[in-house]
Amino acid sequence: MTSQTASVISRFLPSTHDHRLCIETAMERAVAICDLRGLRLTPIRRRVLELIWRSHAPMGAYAILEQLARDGRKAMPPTVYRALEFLSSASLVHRLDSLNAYIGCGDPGEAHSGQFFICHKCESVAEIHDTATTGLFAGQAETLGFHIEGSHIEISGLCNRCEKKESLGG
Amino acid sequence: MTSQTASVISRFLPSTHDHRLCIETAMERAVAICDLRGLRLTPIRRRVLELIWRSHAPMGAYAILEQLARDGRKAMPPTVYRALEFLSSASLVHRLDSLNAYIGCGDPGEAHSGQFFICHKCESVAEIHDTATTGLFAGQAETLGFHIEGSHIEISGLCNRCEKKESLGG
DNA sequence: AAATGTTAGGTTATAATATAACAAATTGGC
DNA sequence: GCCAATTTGTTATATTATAACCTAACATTT
Repeated sequence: MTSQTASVISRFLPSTHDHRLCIETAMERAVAICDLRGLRLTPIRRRVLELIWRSHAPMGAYAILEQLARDGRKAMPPTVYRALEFLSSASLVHRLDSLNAYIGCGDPGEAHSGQFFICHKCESVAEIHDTATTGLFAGQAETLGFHIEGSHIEISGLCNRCEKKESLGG
Repeated sequence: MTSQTASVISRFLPSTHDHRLCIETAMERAVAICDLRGLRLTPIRRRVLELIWRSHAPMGAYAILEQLARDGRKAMPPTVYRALEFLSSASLVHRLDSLNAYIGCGDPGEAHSGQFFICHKCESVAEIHDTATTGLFAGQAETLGFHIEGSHIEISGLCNRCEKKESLGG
């Protein structure tokens, strides 16, 4: 059963996909969006976003910090957290609370709460947006007497590839 | 619109409710369940659970630690984290990742992933369990190629009471 | 009771994550 | 250039969480 209300924002990609292209596309979109909205994608913010995209897995603040250090920048934690805050509020990245880590958003068009499927083995993540889910929440909220402002949905398990590996004893 | 598939595990309660009774009931259930399953609800675990229930709001590990200190126990972090791990794995409490805090579970019958509505003003939380949500996720997972093991759903906003206060300028 | 195994808790230290507060530099508009 | 606003640098520290090792409690068998 599949839902027609769900739009897939990012999938589990085969390891053979052209990740360089992913990154490039994401960066171009980010530039375009910031341009459009008058947001300043400064060198640090740009670099942090790129590092997050380069990583296949969600990336923590201190991992980003290490990478910045390799660039020769001697960045301190606040620098990274500020960049992450900027990127989050621009919906260019999402924070995954269950991992204390960040992942690039494949559809940074406008502010939204994503819904994330997180493989706990290979750490890859797929993001979707489903109005049916949102609709259910709205109904539940009405029953409870609650005004929804945002949601965090993180579903953990195994992606197909890792599940196959598991069943082979890997 | 309300869903018939949703069971409310805990509601937003009026400040006039008998919280002492809440706590008592929860503790009695916990004792019964641990008894049933052969789990050891030791004094520390019991006390941590009680502290979490006494708090109307989700409670962080270090807040629990402070309360234990007032009891005269000189507990250290590992003690609390161990108790929390025990209580979580017994589904007697849930961890709210968006707050780094714990809340008592009103339906500790068996392991489950709850769905939480969190008021960011008064910090009260309502928990529900909805098979329709689970069903949607299952469909999405199938589309993506994903094997679900668990989910964290945290919805933030305002409870009715706080919303009314807001609209009065409070 | 002694020996043994298992689980829980104590203790010390430190890791990992995040922010406060203030100073300096950069940017964009005038 | 100069101002105001924003961004970044810097220092220090707060907050959350775990590793590693040791001791106590308890249950079972001998």
